[in-house]
Amino acid sequence: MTAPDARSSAQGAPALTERQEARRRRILHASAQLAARGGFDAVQMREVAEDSQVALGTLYRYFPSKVHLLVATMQDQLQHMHTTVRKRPPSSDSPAERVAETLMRAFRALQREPHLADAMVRALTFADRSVSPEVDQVSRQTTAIILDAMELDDPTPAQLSAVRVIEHTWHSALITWLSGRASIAQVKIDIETVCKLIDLTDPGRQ
Amino acid sequence: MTAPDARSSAQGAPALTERQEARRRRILHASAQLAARGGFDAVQMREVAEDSQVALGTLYRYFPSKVHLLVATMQDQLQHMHTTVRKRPPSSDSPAERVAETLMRAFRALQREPHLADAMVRALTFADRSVSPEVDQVSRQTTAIILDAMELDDPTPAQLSAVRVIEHTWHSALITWLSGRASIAQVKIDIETVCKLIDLTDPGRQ
DNA sequence: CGCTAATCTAGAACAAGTTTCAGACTTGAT
DNA sequence: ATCAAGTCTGAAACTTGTTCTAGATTAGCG
Repeated sequence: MTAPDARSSAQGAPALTERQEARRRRILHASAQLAARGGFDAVQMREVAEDSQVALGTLYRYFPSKVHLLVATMQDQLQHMHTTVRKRPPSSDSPAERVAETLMRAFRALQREPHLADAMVRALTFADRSVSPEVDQVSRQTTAIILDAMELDDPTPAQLSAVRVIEHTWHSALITWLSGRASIAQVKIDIETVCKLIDLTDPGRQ
Repeated sequence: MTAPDARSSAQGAPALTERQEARRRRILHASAQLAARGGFDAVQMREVAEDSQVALGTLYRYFPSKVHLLVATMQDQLQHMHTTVRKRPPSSDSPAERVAETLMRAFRALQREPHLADAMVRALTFADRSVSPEVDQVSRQTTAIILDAMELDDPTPAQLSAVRVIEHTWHSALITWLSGRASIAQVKIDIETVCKLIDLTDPGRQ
C-alpha cells in the first residue's frame, strides 16, 4: 500500500530513492517529449512507459492517470518558468503592466511548444476531483508568479480576487487559442484587458 | 456521404425529417439525463444509444464524438437559459450589476444539476479543433446573453473585450467549482470582481 | 407501385486508458 | 548474509470511445 505518489517539490513527497527519482524524471521527460510532438493525444501511456523504460504498471504507480502525469509535467515546466522569470523580472512601471508583461512572456514560451502547451492545459482543465491537489498546486504556483510580478508583500483580499480572475482569464484564453478559436493578438488583448483590474484595486486603499 | 450533422437552431441544418428530428431529440434527452445522473463519465455512448433507441453507428452519425454530443447538449440548455432570462430580465441598475445578476442566476441553475454542468463544461473545455464551430456557437450564445444583460445596442471594442474576459472567468470559475477547488461563494466573488471591468469601459467614452 | 440512394441496425472489431497478477528484483533491518 | 516487505516487470484482461461491415428499412421519385 505504500506508493511513491510523489509531489514534485515541496510538501509530502515520501522520500524517493535515487533510482526512483531517476525513473520519475525519465517518465516526465518522455511525457514532455511526446506531448511536444503531438499534444494531448500523442501522450500514450504505453509509449510513455516504453520510452522511459518502465513497466506500464510502474508508470501508473508513479502517476495514477494520464491527467495526473500531464499535470505533473505542467508543475515541472512552471517551476522552470518561475525561476526564469525571477532571473529577469518584468521591467514595466505599474503592477498591471508587469503582470501583463510576465504573462505575455509565458505565452511566448508556450507558443514555442504549442503541442506541449495543448497537452498540459487540456489536462489541467479536464482534471476531475481526484487530481485537485495537484491542480491546486499548479494554481498556487501561478499565483505566486503573478504576485511576484506585482511586487506586493501584502496583497489585499480585493487584489487576491483580481489575481484569481486573471488566472481564470489566462487559462481560458489559452484554451481558446489552442483550439484555434482565438488569435495570438486576441489573447494579448484579453490579458491586457483583465490586468486593468489590478489598477482598480491597487492605489490608495488599505 | 450526406450526413445529417445538424446544428441545433440557426444556420446550415440540412433539413431533418420528422423521424430524424425525433431521433435527435431522443439522443439529446438521453445524454442530458445520463449527464445529470453522473456527469461526464456517466455519459457512455453505448448507453446513450440504447436509451435513445438508436444504433451506436447512428448516434455517431448524428454526433461525431462524445464531446460533440455534450456540446450540443449545452447549446440546447443555453437556449433554454436565454429564453428564460429574456422572460425575466435582470433588475439591477448598472450594466455591471445586471451582468453579475444574470450570471449568478445561471450559476444557481447549474447548481441544481451539478453533474449535468460538469459534463457540459468539461466537454466544452476539452473540445479540440474538430469541435470549434460548435464551441464557437456556444460562445456566441453566451456573449449574446451577456450583451442582453448590459442592454447595449452598440458595444465598443473595449466592451467586447470586457465581455470576452467575463466569459473566460465564467468558464474557468465554473471549472474550479466543479472540481471542488472553489466554493460557491468564491465563484460569486470572482464573477462580481470581473464584472467591474464593465464599469471601466462603460460611461463617457465613445 | 417499384426503384435507387440514403439511412438505420446489430454486432464485431479496434484503440488507448486502466487494472490485475504472478513472478523477479531491491531494499532495509537484523 | 539472509529474510521480509515493498517494488518492478511483462503480459493479459477489461473498459469505453470510435470505426467498420453487411444486411434491413426508409424516403423520394418516376
